[in-house]
Amino acid sequence: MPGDQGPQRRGPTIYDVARECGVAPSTVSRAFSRPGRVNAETAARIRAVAETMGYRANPLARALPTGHTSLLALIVSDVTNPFFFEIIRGAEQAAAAAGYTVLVSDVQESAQAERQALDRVVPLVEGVVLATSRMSDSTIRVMAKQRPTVVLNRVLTEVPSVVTDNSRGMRRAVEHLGELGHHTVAYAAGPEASWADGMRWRSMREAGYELELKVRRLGRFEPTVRGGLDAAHALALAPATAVVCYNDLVAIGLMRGLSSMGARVPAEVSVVGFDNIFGSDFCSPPLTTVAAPLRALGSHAVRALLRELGHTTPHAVRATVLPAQLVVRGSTAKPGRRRHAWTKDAAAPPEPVSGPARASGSASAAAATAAFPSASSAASAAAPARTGQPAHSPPA
Amino acid sequence: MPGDQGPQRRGPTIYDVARECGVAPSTVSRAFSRPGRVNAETAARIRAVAETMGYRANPLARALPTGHTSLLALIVSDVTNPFFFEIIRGAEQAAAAAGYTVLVSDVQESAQAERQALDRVVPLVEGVVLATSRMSDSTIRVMAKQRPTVVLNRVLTEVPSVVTDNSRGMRRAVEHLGELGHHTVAYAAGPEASWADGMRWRSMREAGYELELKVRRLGRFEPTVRGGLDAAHALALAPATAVVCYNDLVAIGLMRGLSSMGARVPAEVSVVGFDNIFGSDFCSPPLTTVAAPLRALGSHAVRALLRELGHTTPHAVRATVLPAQLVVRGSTAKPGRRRHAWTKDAAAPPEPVSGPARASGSASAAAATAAFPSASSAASAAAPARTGQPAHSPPA
DNA sequence: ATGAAAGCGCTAACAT
DNA sequence: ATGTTAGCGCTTTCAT
Repeated sequence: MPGDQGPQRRGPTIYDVARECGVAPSTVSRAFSRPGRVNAETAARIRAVAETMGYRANPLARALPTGHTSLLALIVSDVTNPFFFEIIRGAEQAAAAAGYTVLVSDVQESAQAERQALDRVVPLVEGVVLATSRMSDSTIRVMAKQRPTVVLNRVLTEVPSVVTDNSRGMRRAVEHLGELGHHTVAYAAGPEASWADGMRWRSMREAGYELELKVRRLGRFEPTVRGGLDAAHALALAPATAVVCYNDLVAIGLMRGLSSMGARVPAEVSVVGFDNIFGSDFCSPPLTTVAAPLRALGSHAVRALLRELGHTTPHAVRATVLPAQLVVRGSTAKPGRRRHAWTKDAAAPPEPVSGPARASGSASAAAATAAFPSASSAASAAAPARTGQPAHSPPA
Repeated sequence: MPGDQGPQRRGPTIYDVARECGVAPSTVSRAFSRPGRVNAETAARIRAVAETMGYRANPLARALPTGHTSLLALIVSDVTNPFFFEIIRGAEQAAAAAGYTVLVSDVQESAQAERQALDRVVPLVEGVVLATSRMSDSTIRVMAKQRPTVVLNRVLTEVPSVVTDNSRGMRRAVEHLGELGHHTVAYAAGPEASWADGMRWRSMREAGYELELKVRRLGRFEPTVRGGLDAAHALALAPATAVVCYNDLVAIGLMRGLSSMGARVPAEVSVVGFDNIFGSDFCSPPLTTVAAPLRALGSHAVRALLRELGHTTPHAVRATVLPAQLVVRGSTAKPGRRRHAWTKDAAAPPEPVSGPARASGSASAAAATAAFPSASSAASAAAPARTGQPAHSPPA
């Protein structure tokens, strides 16, 4: 029966308050949702009575006719990944400031579980922020048709986005390594589906070209500590004095792998991470990393979304680019002498790694040499860019 | 106007599907929410038509008459605290398995912001899991009156709870330290409002008494890395060869503080944490810690909550106690010789720390000596206890 | 097994 | 400024 208690403890409604006040229910409604459209005194009286009766507006009932749930969804690929912590925090803050609540939804598992989680959450919210690296562009576009959408860390035509300035960040990292005296730097790549990975690798090639450093790619590893461990093995096969990693998790795993193989960081290998996640400052050694403006990423994303909700008319889709910052800690240093023990390239003779290095030509299959001109020149976005076209055009 | 588009893109309703199928709307409704109460064939036809029309039930409309939102709230004191990561994950898993979605809500800031966040979330959900250490017991009881509630990491009469077996965990930690040869162990205390802190300190005193180790309390520190840094200074004033920390964050901070003061961990000081959060394995040295069953904590909490929702009749309130496990890593070792440089007790002469230690009597005000009998004997919960009365009676 | 109709609590025309 | 009334999309009696 409709009138049952249900799991929801039902309290007084506007009807109860109205009766108590001797006014019409609509007046009570207005007293709350449209103050000013009702006599100041009656409004005050209504509020007082409502207060003593313990009246609370039912958000469900309020949302049904209007579609205004005051809910936003933040879809992440893994709540457990520290990369998202500050993003979530930033998003919640911006949302709360606007009277919205964010529904954080985790869609890791299968594509099917993803679909299910989305189906459950999306109908409830007014808009969604997508922060899941491995979701396909087309799935994202489909989503964007159903609800106002903003995508994080990826640039898409048609869907507004908020991204870190990977290009400048990478540039800083490579400069730093160059200044320390490294001549060849490796990139421990992340998932192919990751837009950020593409940007980072590409930016690294550009930076390497301009700064005249040799650049090599290692791998494709899982974006986890585990993946970093794998990267350590790949590095043993194709040594380098410095490695920039797809993200901090990989960098941390790499450092651990390296140290368990007996290679000293940063004495023998310098390691740079990406993102500056929780934990990157207390790993050992503390990680030098390209800090993403995590909190800002989250808050800008919801602000962009809120803007989107406001727009009733079509308008320009834009990408917001937020500046990254190189945080230098203990995992990078001048290239040092290598105790050759930990490398495994039995074939190639040991070669001096400091000095005008020639990249080992006989590198493993996983490593690709790439030090050639690239189509576009270095990015030039203003550092504190809050919004505007991305400094770097997305890879077609 | 009620019929506008709103922010919500409205799709086909049961009325549309009904018309298309030549049946009544109520039949369509039944076809979905009460399969079996409708002819198998018509049901199939309805589903098919609905599918092609892209019909999706509106959860708001569904929830309004029934109060069944399929939403649960998980209130945490700080989404950013790694302690909650796996808890959230566990909760989401258990919820999803039951067709529920969890709304994670962060209520850090002010008590006022807390109230606001709660007001926004609670009316939407069918039940709530409270995982916020610093919320008062009375606030919790008030909450429990409004919605079915389960509280995490704290035992309350009247409200069902899920907790870690702090007692056994602490016991293991102290045993471990004792076996290594430590004679006096310090406890770096956490917030006074924390139920877990009370349990841990109390359990430590009991364990110390039974195992004949001296036990001292340091502090009350913020439950953060920052607090651990403070603990390092406190420890310099009142040295000990081993310290168990309120949680991993404090332990990590302590290790950092210690090492920046020139004290070696574990050579000079052994450090034990609590919880086994993300990061505790890659800090330096890797942290020995009492691992809380984080994931299980989350999933048991929602299962308990779901059970609560099922119960329509009053029933016994119970506490579920989940076993902790000592994870021995690199931060603990036999007590070694102390290079006295880092301690700061100018007053007291240096004393040998290994050997039948007498706790330094001239300890700082922050340190309290406590090695005396305690009222209750050691806990005796079965290790894999899934549920039942807590092994240790809650502090009145 | 299915249809008709009331109602969940609120908002928003449309009156007055 | 306030009252009247019709929905929002669904569930659920109550009939048939």
